[in-house]
This record gives sequence, structure tokens and C-alpha cells, in this order.
Amino acid sequence: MNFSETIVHWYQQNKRDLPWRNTTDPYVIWLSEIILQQTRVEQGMPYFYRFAEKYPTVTHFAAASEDEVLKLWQGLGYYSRGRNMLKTAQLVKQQFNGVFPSNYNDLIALKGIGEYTAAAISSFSANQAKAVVDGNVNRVIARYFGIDEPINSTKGKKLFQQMADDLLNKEYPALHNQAMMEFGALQCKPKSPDCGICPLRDGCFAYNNSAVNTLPVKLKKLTVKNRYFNYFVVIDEDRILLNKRDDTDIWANMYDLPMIETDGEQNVEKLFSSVEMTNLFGIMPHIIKEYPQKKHILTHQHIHARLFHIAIGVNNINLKASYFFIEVEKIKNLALPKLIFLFLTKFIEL
DNA sequence: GATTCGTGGTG
DNA sequence: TCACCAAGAAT
Repeated sequence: MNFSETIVHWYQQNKRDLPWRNTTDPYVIWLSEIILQQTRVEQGMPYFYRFAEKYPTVTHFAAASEDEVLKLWQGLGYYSRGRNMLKTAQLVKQQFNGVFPSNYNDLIALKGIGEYTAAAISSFSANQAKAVVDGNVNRVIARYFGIDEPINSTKGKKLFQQMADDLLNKEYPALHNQAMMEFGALQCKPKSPDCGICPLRDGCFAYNNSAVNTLPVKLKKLTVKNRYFNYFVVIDEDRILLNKRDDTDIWANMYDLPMIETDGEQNVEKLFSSVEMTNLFGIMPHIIKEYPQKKHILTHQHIHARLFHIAIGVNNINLKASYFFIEVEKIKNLALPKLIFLFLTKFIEL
């Protein structure tokens, strides 16, 4: 058996039974592929069921509001995926008469669909001969062929795509692609793979050269920025003051609380007598309770968040345009970042 | 083309 | 605690 045949054989004996594999509907496959970008299968699974049930067709999806989609997406991260899905659903409804495309060239032009996703949808739904290259495929190729070119360099990306293209079995692209990814996910795992039972062990460069732990190579020049968010809870009877975030920063178009960002850890007196505070509330609020600082980890940012429950004469507030009071009961309809969700559960049931 | 988009699991 | 990674894409 050649490389592809070996992997496919392994796949047929070891594959997981995943719901999006029981269909060739490009819309359903699209749902699963976007949800699974940079996301573990176990984490994405409940979201897949949620979206598939709420929006059985792309036309149903196109009729949704952004608030509604983001709310469904809440907790999954990388929220632009959800916003791009809505744009794509609307475009497919209008320009493709609601028929989700399965052709690579049509797909790659859509928002949120890049090389990987276009190859995945076109091969899975229409058996188009396009090779998928994701983290799993990169790892399998890097190890088996001993490629130490970084997988995330421009040169590396081209190389791995080319190698994947060459490996692709044109007779059964869908099967081959699924097998490559599943093999990377279950057998050729990132850490401590069980090479003892690997069907490709004999021809594997990494196994034969003790390079399993050093391949693939990845360029990492990650700069993490520390940010300091001071959040305020203002409650007026059955209402709470919220903020709709703009689309220039993390958590675009989602909802959080009134907030002042400082360069570092500001002491409380300084914070509450600052110009920013005056701009927010007009007068210095009274602190009812200060909650301990919480660190929220994002890929490129460490957010040090503090929460103050404050009392203030509601009439004195000069509200920013993005601020609004909302009945507590209605918050469950709004999309909240994880951090804010956790904060709010201190005060209300969500 | 380097940076920036979340959140959760793992060793 | 920390580094790495997860069915990547947009800017």
C-alpha cells in the first residue's frame, strides 16, 4: 500500500463517528468547518448541533441578526467567524439563490473561507480534488517526510500545500482528506503519539530519526500585551448599565460593561478621581464592592480585569452613545465575552 | 507578510 | 505556572 492507501485503510478502521461526516450538504459541512477552525472537536460539537438546529438551511441563517448569531456563538471565541458566516449566508441567499456552492473557486471568494476551508467543503461535498492542509496534515507530512521548514512561514506554507497536493489521491479526495486529518488528530498526535502501533512507522522519518518531538517546526514570535480593564457594574433597580463594543478591538460588536482601560495597575483612588472616570459618570461614584483582579488569557493579550460594583445617581450619568441600561432579564439575549459572562453571574442569573 | 483575531485542554 | 496546540482567516 502506498501512503494514501495506508492512511485511508487506517481511517476506515479508526475514524470517529462525527455528525458532519454523515452528509454531503455543503451548507452543513460549511457550518462544521467554520466552527472547527482553531477549535477542538469536543468544544465545537455542541455549537454545531446548536447552529444546525436553529438554521437548517443557509436561507434560515441569512435571516438571522448579528446579535442572534453572536449569542449562539458565545463562548466559542474568534467571533469574527460568526459575523463572517452571517455575511456569507446573506450573500449565498442573494447571489446563489440560497444554494450553497460546493465549487472551490466559488467557496474561496466567500468571507471566512480560506484555502483550507474551501478545499474541505469542495472535497467533502463534491469530491473535488483539492488537498486540505490544516494543523493535522502539516504534522503528518512534517514528521513522515522529515520537513523542518516552519509550517507557518510563507515558504513552508507553499511547500506543505504542494506536498499535500502531490499526496492527494485523485480517485477519492474526500476520503483521503478526512483520513489525513483524522490520522493527525488521533494517531500522529502533537504530544507523545503511540508510534508503536503506527501503520506508517517504518517509512516515517521522524520515527526513524528520533525527531517526533521536534517536528513540525513552527515559527513563534508571539508578543503578548498586558492590558488592564477596570469594569463597573451600575445597577438601577431591575436594570444594569451595559456597553456595546465597537468593531476595532477584541470582542467586536459584543456586549460588556462600562470600562476604563489603564496602562497598568492603577490604584483605586487614582482611578476614581481620574478624568476618564469623570467623563464616564460625571461625579465620583461610591464603591459598594471591589472584586479581586481576574486574569483573562487571550492569544495575544493578557487582560487583567477588575470589577467594581458602584453606586451612582443614575440621573447624573452622561452616557456614551454605546452605553445603555437594559432590564436584567433581557441580558440573556446578548452575546457576552466569557469574562463578562462570569462577572455578571455574580450579580444575576444568566 | 507579520499581526490579530478566544477559549479550553494538556503535559 | 507556562508553553503549546486546536478541521485558519482577515488585514
